[in-house]
Amino acid sequence: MLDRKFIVENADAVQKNCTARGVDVDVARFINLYDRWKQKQTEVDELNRQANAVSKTIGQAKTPEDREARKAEGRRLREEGGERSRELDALAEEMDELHRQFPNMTHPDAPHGADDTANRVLRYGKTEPRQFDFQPLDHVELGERLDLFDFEAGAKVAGHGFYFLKNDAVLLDLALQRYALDMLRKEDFVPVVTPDLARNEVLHGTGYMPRGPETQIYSIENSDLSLIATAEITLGGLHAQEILPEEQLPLFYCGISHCYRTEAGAHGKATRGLYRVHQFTKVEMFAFTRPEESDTTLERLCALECALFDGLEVPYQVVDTATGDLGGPAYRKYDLEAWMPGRGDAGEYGEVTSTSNCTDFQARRLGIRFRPKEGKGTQLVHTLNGTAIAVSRALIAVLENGQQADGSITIPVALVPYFGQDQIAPPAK
RNA sequence: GGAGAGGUGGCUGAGUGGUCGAAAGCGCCGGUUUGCUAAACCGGUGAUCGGGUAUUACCUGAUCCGCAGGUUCGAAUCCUGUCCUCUCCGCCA
Repeated sequence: MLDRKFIVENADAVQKNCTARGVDVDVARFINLYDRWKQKQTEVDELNRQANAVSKTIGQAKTPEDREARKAEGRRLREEGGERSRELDALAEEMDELHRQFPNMTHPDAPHGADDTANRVLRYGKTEPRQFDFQPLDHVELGERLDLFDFEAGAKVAGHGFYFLKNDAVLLDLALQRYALDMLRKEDFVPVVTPDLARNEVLHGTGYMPRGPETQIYSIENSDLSLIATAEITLGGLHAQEILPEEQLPLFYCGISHCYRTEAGAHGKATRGLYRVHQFTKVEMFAFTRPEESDTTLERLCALECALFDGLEVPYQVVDTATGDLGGPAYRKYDLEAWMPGRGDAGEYGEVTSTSNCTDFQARRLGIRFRPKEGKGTQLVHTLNGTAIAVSRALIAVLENGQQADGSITIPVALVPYFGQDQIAPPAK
């Protein structure tokens, strides 16, 4: 959420920003609502003030008649105030609904453009895409030959988009998690396993919409809980409604959770196999920082993602996300796209991680503040999130890039200690 | 799942209808004392939303004692619902 006053005082900049992000919000209407809300607030305050004043004099009434008269006056003022107050609530609700639609402001260096075709490539990973002297397979086919997945059983049990991991894929899944966790522990991230469900209130706070036609979220019937789409949700909620001591900042967490996404309306070749699934496991980074630290923290999270994928010997490119493709909460977002030799006709880049600086956009609704040593009052923290390892997609990258002519998979050196062996043996003939 | 207890400021913890935004302690900030540090002593110290005067300050109103309602002229205090925490019992991986 943006600050109300900020919107009112920077109407032009906010409107421009909405346009750049492809979000249709009427700033003028918001300002109008805000002015009317303020006016109504003043009316309610004044009626309450009068009623409070009357209440205080009741003890001083000299006669029973006088006392009753004052009580009646007080009752009248309270009723009037109650009515104004309901009008105030109605205005607040209307204003809030509009308020929620505003996206975050945007970093001035983010590329300008309507969609991902305007994304700007910033740099490439250490590993170059391999020249294969055979036709590389995609992970689905590799998995079939090596008996790593069972998509049919997944569909039978839970429907399309679900899967079983089998055999070495299970070990790889766990190895990838542990690999990421160990690297982040060395960087002083606090490791946590988060709940896989969260209250809808927490989802809203982090900018996710549990209900609605385009929702990505599975909600639990007869409750106000939803399955989380990412541990960003639970990690953001971890410190909700808290005032953190400044000396604790910045706080870094890495959280492991399952992630559930409805992926409504997404089908086709680009989403074959593990690429777009309803459930996967993810190690997520999350940071709470002072405002002045968030820009450099984003660079740090991105650098860690790069280090993780350099370690996996996976070729990738880092992309600076265009304004129209940022989503609501992000002020700036970097995606890491891994080279997947089996994807498309001759290999394609596919998104494997994403890191965002959400500035105070999430913190405002989640109520996460700190008390600055200098100056008075409290200030909102900045929040950032970044994927360390989304297992399903990392699995694709590791399998497809590590495949050999004999059908075996070479395991990246950094992963061997966690996986337990340096290859997945070729299929028995 | 059953029974009980409880949710109060940055923290601990008093407070059962008005003078309570809330005792006390801790912490924090300022000051006195001090060779330095500490101790001791004195003073200050909540959040949110408005309004006013105003060169970063002051004055003023409203709201807030888990959350949402209700009773009342008036609620931290009484009532209802709800969420959460703790203890005990049951069940269970």
